[in-house]
Amino acid sequence: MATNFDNYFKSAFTVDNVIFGFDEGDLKVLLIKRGEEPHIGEWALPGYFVKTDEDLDAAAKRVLSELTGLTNVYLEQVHTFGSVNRHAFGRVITISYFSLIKIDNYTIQPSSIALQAQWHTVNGLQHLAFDHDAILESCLQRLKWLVKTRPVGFELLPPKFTLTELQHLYEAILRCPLDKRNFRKKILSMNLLVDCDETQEGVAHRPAKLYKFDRKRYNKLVEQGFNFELKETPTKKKKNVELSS
Amino acid sequence: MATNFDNYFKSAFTVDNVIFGFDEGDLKVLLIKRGEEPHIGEWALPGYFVKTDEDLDAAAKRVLSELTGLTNVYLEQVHTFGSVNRHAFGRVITISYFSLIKIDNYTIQPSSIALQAQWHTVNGLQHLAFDHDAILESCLQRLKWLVKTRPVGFELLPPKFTLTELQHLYEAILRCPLDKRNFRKKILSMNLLVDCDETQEGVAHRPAKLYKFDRKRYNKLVEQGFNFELKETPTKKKKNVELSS
DNA sequence: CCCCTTAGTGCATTTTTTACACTAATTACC
DNA sequence: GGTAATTAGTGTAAAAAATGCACTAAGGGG
Repeated sequence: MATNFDNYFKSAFTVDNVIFGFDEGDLKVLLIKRGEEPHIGEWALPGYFVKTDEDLDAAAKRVLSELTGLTNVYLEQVHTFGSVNRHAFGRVITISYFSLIKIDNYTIQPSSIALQAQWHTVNGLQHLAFDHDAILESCLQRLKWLVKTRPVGFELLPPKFTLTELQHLYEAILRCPLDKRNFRKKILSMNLLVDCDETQEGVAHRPAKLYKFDRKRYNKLVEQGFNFELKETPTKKKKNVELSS
Repeated sequence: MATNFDNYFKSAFTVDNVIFGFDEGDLKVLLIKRGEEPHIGEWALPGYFVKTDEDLDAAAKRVLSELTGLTNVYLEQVHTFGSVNRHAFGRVITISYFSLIKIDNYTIQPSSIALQAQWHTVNGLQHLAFDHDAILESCLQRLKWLVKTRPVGFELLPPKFTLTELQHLYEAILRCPLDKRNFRKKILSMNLLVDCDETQEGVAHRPAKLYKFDRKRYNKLVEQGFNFELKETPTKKKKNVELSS
């Protein structure tokens, strides 16, 4: 078969980045209002064409850093979407990534392609451009799985946080209430948190202790076969989820 | 920014398919000896360019069916590999898929691109063409996760199978021994298997009962919130894994 | 000083997991 | 036809984990 391979080299690919943040008890996603055709003026995931001499991960990092100025964040490939007609300009497939960032850490710098960039609460979002609804949904599923399997929740919180904040984060991502005592028991039993010996300030109630995630300790435990694990337990009355080591 | 988008439309993409099978207690993968440049004559994963008017999943199905004649099999996208220099002909990214097939169900028809197609035991495999070592490895990880989370093991077994066969399948994929009694107890307690009221024939020992996977029942249970789940339990002496509902 | 709000803690019960060894059924071989 | 070889099939007790649940503690605000 003497195929003319040149016929195949007429496609393009983009990366689209689902950037998650957590604020005021809500899971948020960073969206842009597109400043370029196609879908100009519509809300969409931040993304752009991958350059010819650019690795995929690098492209995702570039999109993220142009928008947020952040470079050292959790970033992971999720899925590739490639329906024939998903892009008006030709055959364009997109590789989706999701990243987790600490929401007060950055200032958005809407890049050239964006008229505007803004955090949106994930819950009850409007329709997005392209097939970005599906992309977002798949990243949400991945996040849900990931927080049950790896200690990534901390990426969304400030370096020092309270157990209640952590619990609310899990509740927002897993979309179900957790029992306070059991949650604390489980998470503390993993020995991944360090007590900072500090307490919250400026709250009109008993201040909570602050904790840090101990990544070194986590890495050491993983070497020893430790497995961060959260188990979904369908409880009779309330829908519930618990951590399981 | 008045970008000339045409610059981006000079790439190609392929699909590569990690086809798993199970035979004689071993996990196998179907490889081809390439009949085309680049990497002609080397062992590689079956894959090909995605046509301009072809969806990604369709391309993966095509590659699979050209090679095996099978169409109705478990097929799932895994990861996209896109290092700049991974292909000698230009910028070519590849979307990897993995599929699970019943190994005696097919006859291989090495397609045009393949000089030869052959099952290889996954364990202790030689180096493969392109970045296919990494692709295979990521699919192995995915498979390992999947069998713990979904009842996909049955895709690799004949329609009627014994519990011991099923256990050996799990042991091969998870790479650890399982306790016979506990395995049986757990798997039977899920109520996903139907006793065929038949036994093995032609074996030189007590024949085992044959079971079928009851997909309808599984679908019904899932609707009711059932969660197929297998839990990795680091046991003291032997490395062990157990099922957990 | 009292009220409001959220932090923080323990235990008893149930469920799940684990570890473990013998009998049963069939074929092969003598 | 008997016996050896091989794999199938089964139960239980102990340990560990998960669950459900309600009160006291600490600080700020008025």
